[in-house]
Amino acid sequence: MVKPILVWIRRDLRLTDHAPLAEAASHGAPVIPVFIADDHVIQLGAAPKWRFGLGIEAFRESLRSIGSDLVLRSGNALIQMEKLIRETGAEKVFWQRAYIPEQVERDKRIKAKLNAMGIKARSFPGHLLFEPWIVETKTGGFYKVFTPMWNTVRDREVGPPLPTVQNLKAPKSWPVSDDLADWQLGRAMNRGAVVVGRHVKVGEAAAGDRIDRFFDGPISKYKQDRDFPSIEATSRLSENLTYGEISPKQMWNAGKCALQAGAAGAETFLKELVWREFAYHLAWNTPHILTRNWKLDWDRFPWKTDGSQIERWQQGRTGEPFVDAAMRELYITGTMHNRARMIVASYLTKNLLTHWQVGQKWFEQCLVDWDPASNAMGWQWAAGCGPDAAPYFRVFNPSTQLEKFDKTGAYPAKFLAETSQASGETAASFFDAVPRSWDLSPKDKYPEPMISLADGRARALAAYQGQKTSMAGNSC
DNA sequence: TTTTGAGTTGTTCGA
DNA sequence: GTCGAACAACTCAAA
Repeated sequence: MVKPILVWIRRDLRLTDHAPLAEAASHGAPVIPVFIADDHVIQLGAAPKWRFGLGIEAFRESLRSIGSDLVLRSGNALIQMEKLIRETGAEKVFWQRAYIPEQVERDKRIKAKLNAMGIKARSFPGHLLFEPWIVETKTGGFYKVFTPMWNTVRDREVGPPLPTVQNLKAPKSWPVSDDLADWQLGRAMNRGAVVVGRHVKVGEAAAGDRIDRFFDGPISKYKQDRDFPSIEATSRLSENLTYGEISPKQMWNAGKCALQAGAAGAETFLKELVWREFAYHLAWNTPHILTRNWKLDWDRFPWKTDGSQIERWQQGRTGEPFVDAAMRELYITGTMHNRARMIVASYLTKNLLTHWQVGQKWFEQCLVDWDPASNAMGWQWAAGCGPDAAPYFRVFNPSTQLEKFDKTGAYPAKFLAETSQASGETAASFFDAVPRSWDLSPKDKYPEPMISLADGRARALAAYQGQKTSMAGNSC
């Protein structure tokens, strides 16, 4: 009997364009797909952890539909892997590469250890379009500005996605598996799971529906419509992409086809995929982007990290309808429109002078499409301390933004129950999702703006002015 | 080596 | 109401 191959499943919950599974299937050996809930899973924020659980469940069903299964284990990944190797007699372990520094370290250690045991451990690409080490500036560095990176990679060959794995040879007997329910991945969601659960679309088939729908229509108007939060103009695929229910390569190829067919928004869509690459390449090259100011000079900036204003921002009670609608959208649906993300980030870091990490952590708890690299880069970009960041004087005015991008007020009307025009089920569901301790009711009076936008802006500009002076003063 | 041009997403003010 | 300038100066990428 040929020895089985273990395929370590991580953020790659799909059967199409899955290099490790495809490779394993081609060997003619039994294949044992394994998911290990190690610290990287257990320490996820509430929403992504819960959503990951739903994805794992769906993926297990897909595997079962082709005669395979998914073995669940929890604890230290190396220890679990060694156990599985002993139990199954496997001689090979395949997985799809990760790029977050801690995970890279973990994988390196495990690969070295397994190879030393005579086990063939092999990692495959698939999470990114371009491996970080193959994208370089002409002088051999990595890109710190988006546009030159885009110009470098836009015409590169990516290749077609791998075909869907149709069947996987099952082992003679399956190793024991944890019960997914015992992991309680959704526990921290509390009441939120029911509400957010109405808005997620889980699994590879759902991702396929989304990409079909998007490329059937919205793609042609993506460039102009994607800035308007009340228009269904985006693909919404970030939720699936982050768990690997669709691969970036599948999305890239769809975008390239649309480009050839002359779809106006195709280039903008492809650019968004490269923004994700940009974030991962930065995390690869400068890991501190995940945990501290990318521009180290900013360590002296006097950001606040606590205060009642932060709670009101989280609750969507700032008195700025655009900000509040966005924060409600986040809590109700587990996602937030891209333009809204910029606005709430600018408001928190500039108008309220709050540390970007406060926002980063809140998003990490609430976003079902949470991605460590994109989230960190996005917040640092908004705050001004990141790569290719917004200049300090670029303070979004939520009220002007509303006028520009949501003239009719449809966005607050959908998500803000306290305002008179809103009465829908979606807006009301916020109060079923939030902690009871917040003590909020749809009958509450909608608050006055908690700060004056003009004052907030002036204060931000002054502080950023001070930052500049302090950096200059400390430069020697 | 030096130089040059450019850089996701904005706002406000005054002509 | 529309439009251009000012808001600053710095870093990056490439020639």
